[in-house]
Amino acid sequence: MLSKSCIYGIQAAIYVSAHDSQEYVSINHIASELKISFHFLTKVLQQLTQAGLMNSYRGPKGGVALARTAADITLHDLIGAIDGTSIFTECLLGLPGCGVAAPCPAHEHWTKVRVELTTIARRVTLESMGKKASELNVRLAEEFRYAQSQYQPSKQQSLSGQA
Amino acid sequence: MLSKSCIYGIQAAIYVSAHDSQEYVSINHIASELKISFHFLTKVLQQLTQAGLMNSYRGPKGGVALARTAADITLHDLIGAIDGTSIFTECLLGLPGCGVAAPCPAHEHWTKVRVELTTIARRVTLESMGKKASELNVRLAEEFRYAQSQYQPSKQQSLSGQA
DNA sequence: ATAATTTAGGACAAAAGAGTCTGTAATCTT
DNA sequence: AAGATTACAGACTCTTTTGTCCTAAATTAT
Repeated sequence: MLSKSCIYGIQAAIYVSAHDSQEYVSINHIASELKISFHFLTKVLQQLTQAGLMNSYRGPKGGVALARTAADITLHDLIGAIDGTSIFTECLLGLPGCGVAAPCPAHEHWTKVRVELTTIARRVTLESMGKKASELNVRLAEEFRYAQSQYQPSKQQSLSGQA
Repeated sequence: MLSKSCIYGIQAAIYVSAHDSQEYVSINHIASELKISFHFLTKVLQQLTQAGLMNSYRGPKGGVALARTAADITLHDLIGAIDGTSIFTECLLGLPGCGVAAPCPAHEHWTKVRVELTTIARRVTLESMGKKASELNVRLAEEFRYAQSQYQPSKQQSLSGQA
């Protein structure tokens, strides 16, 4: 359904959105917390920064941060930035140009699923997922739960002087 | 979304269902008509026969045929036999055991999509897709349209004496 | 300035998916 | 019985995805 890269990217984005938006979160921290390969996650998050969904900063106290508010970044944005938008547009049988003019046998049925998928992906934001993640005892990754996390966001650091 | 194997399997199944159910269709014929690699399609169709969705027969006049009526084989059956059922059951983030007890942040949203997907996959049959394929000028594969097909099912052959 | 930290970027390795090829077994035709 | 046809099965190659590693560039801390 979604690639590993995409899943990692979504998990990381939720994790970042649940942190103090005034500070950068280091990729190393995210990776170890979510049990994802650091180097691999690095490349995934580069895709998100290159897509303009995140900002990154090098050096000590560096890391990544959301480029917009969590309410303004949707699942659709994240999936589109990593896996591309074909999942929202392609036909079931993968035929190029499948549409009303030249439909495949499953066209009309599949359209329903695709519309539902697209609608929900556009409606679900990092904020809504982040809320679920912190309100409930919800799992972000295989072993990681917010309620079990030892990580405490330290609020004394800020982005001041870093631009 | 779906693997190439799965897409080929669905296309081939639709093609077979549109033929005389009294005769076997050779894989070589399907492959060349649908522009799919013969050897690759062979393996895919083996999966369908091993799953009990098709019968196969060796030798001259051999090939594959639907094991049940076209109305009795669903998209869900085909996808399940080739790609497995994980697409109908897995959570968005791929977390094992994601459910009401231990939901992931996207759980409830994703459930809607999954239910819609499963419902439609169960409702769409080879018969309904086959009808669409023959009634309309519909595309089964990249270049293949039923209206353009030169293939004429010859009805003089039967399965008699072949079991 | 120097050292430490952290992202960026490329090269490379491993695993999985997709596709090819060769031979074997079953079945029909002659 | 011999030969042709067709599905079955395994080995092999190519490509994409996934994952690892190393170096460079940017930034902060000392």
